[in-house]
Amino acid sequence: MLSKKTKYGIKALTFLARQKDQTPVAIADIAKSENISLKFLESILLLLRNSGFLGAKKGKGGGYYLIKAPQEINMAHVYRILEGPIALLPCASHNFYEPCMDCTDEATCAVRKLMTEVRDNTLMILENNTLADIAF
Amino acid sequence: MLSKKTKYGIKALTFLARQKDQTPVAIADIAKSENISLKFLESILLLLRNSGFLGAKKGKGGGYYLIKAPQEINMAHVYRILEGPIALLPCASHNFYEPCMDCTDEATCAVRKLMTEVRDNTLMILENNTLADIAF
DNA sequence: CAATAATCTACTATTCCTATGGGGTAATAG
DNA sequence: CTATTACCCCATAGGAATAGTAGATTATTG
Repeated sequence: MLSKKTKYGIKALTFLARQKDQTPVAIADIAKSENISLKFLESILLLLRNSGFLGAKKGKGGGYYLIKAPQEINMAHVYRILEGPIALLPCASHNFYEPCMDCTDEATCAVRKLMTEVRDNTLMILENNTLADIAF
Repeated sequence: MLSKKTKYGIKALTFLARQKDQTPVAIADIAKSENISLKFLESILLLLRNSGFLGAKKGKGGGYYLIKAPQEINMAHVYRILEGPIALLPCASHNFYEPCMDCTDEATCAVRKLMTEVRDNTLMILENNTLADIAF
């Protein structure tokens, strides 16, 4: 199951992508429009900014804005930042690989076999979708 | 991320599928071979039995055994019993559907759009895999 | 410069779920 | 009858997710 963090993060990105111009939008405006806890959203947007997706402007008239065009924002990248690994098992992950402690032989592990297949497919979908694809 | 419950459950099913004959196998034997906490595995096997995947026999020489042939066991079915919804969001699930409290319009929700696509694909993979496919 | 609006940072509380273990009961085989 | 094994109920440690509180910092506006 997707965490609310990821859900809210994608919703916020979508909201920003749908803006007419790319002038900063205050956190409070996004939170109100998307029904998200203000302080929770605050930390999420900060993460997205530190990850290079958003720019921020302080003071009056400030807020967050997209740095790149929605067509340039890869959802697999977003997912990894917000949610973490795409794979359902550490041993089936590329970017977050970890061996299982209980597994004696990775090569014959049926769970790993199945989850690797799921992972490959999910990754393909996320990589083929940009923010523009899902926002419009 | 997959819970250990699901991981262990599938491992146990695989172990049973790989047995030469279908005589009962004691929980302790499975737990030892797959490095699973005995008591935890106990509850998982009980669930799989109550869900119609396994049969059980008490007393000396007792244990668990597959009721159906591995070719007949659908991994999507197994996944739903052990892990729950296949969809990453309740609003993108068929069998466990629930609307989002924060969402004003499901039709234009970008997160739902993306997660529905992921769900459809994952479901297809799980449904096209039987226990026999991953065990052998 | 002063006031204001907004982001940033850190700490805390709570709730929920996962994973595991203890101990006892019921059935079955020899 | 006895040993073995599944079955059942309950307790709990630990961690993650979610959200709130308090305040510092920075930039803009007048």
